[in-house]
Amino acid sequence: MYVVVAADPEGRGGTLRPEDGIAAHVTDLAAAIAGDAGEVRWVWGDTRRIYPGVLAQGARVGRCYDIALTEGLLLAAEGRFGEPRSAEAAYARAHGLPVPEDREAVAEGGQGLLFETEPRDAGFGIPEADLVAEVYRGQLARIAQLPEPGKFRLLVAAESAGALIAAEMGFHGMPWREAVHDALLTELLGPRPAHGMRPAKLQALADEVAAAFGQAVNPDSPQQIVKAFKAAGLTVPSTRSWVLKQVEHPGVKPLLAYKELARLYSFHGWVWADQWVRGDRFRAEYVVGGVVSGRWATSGGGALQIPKLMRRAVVADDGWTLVVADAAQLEPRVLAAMAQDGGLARAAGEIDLYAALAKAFGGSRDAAKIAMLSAMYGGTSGDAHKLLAVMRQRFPQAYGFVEDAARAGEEGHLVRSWLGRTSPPPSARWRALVSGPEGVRAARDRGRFTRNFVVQATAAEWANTLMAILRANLPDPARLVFFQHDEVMVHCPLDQTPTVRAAVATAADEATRLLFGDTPVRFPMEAVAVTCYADAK
DNA sequence: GGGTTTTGCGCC
DNA sequence: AAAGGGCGCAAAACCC
Repeated sequence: MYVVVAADPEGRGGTLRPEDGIAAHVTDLAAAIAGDAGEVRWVWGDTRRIYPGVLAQGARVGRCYDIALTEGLLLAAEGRFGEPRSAEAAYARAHGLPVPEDREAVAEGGQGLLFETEPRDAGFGIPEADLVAEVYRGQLARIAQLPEPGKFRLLVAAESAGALIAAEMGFHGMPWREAVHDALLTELLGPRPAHGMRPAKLQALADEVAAAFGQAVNPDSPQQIVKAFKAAGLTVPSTRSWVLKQVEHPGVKPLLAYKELARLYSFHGWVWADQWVRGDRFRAEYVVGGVVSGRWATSGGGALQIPKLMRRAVVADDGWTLVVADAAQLEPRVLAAMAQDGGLARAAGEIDLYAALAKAFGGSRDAAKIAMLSAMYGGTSGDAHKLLAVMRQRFPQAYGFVEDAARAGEEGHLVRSWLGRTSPPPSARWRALVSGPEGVRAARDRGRFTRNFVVQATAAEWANTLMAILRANLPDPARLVFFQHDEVMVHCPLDQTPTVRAAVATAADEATRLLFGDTPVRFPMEAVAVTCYADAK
């Protein structure tokens, strides 16, 4: 059963409208939703706008259908990339009315989304629930016109579940011990400095750098560093750390140490914690489908870039544990399953795919790994050519699959993931460039993008599907608290550990079956239970 | 002075 | 050894 939901802009109430029923206003939307026994798929315009309020009132949704996310997928599939995707915009397009721009949800320091100041009624003279219901029906009809509607419906379901999960992760937050984080920073940098001052250890390193060069140098300034090396008779093309590592000069060591610590200080230091951590919880803002490939992005807090070192601050509550699971070698397995390459699929039936491939590449696991990565990323340097020739000969289906994607991209065509996410079309700039002197380079650049798109986007689909299944199978009060491309974290009471680990394994199997049916490719998802995230690897 | 682009590097 | 896909973010660098 589908029920269409519209939330009142200012309060707890809203409108419910069964698929073929009459709209009814309710004064307590969360209570109405909580009364669902699990058979309802809630249809609404934008999870980010409605669900945080529902969560705040203690209710939880089983399944939803997110109009805006679906509209984005549909527009791309119809070759119309980047147009507004709100329910109002979809309605306007269908009726030939002026299309309102998307109003990006306004966020404030980890406190979730603020309500919009403008009224939701975009001037169409139709109640929101009716508008949503109409757009919903229209989307179902458009989906039915696609080449593979069944797969696309799965994509929509996984994407919508992702929106629920992202909101819940933001609501519950990932365990983050403020005291541990502060102690870690103090150990590495010295005590928290006064505003505008460098931490003691950073200042000491900066002084060392200046002393080594015999002049004042701002270690944060690439320009000044290059100049300082020049004055010392050394020419460096950039100040990237791998470049500096090859330079022999007493300033290099303190400079590299400075850069490493300065990054921790500015990205995940005290100021960051002030903004994003409260009550021993890190509340990030995830953007579901924020990457064109369908990967999640973040709009604040940098949740997808937490340095390994900082994971020491991620500690389960007393009596609870963190179940951390990541998919091993996800992308090559996805390629093997999509391309239906017999040889590669056989190797992908093993736990260590690269080891299983080693024999084909002269017995070297490293060579096998470089070959696979070069095929998926479009690598050309070093041994890549030689290894790709082996790949083409031994795994022709897999090789051909990514080559086809690359060629499509070079020719300006669109490519699609397994479930039907469509790559963006080439930009006007690209079209202009590709017929000019830099055309070959522009074409190859886009080829690398589309080559990777088909693999990365399908890997994201597998991960989203896994997470949707896992969420549905978790016992209460276990919660998904973190997700990073191919890795999930569940926070649960200690006694639920075996249940949660089993749920992860089941979800991986079910996701594989839902996407690829009866494939010999295995998708190992080993779950470990740890007290501290840093101990997970 | 303010807005935009570049640099460099963290994560997958 | 340093090439190849996707991001976000802070500070510097650049530009009006």
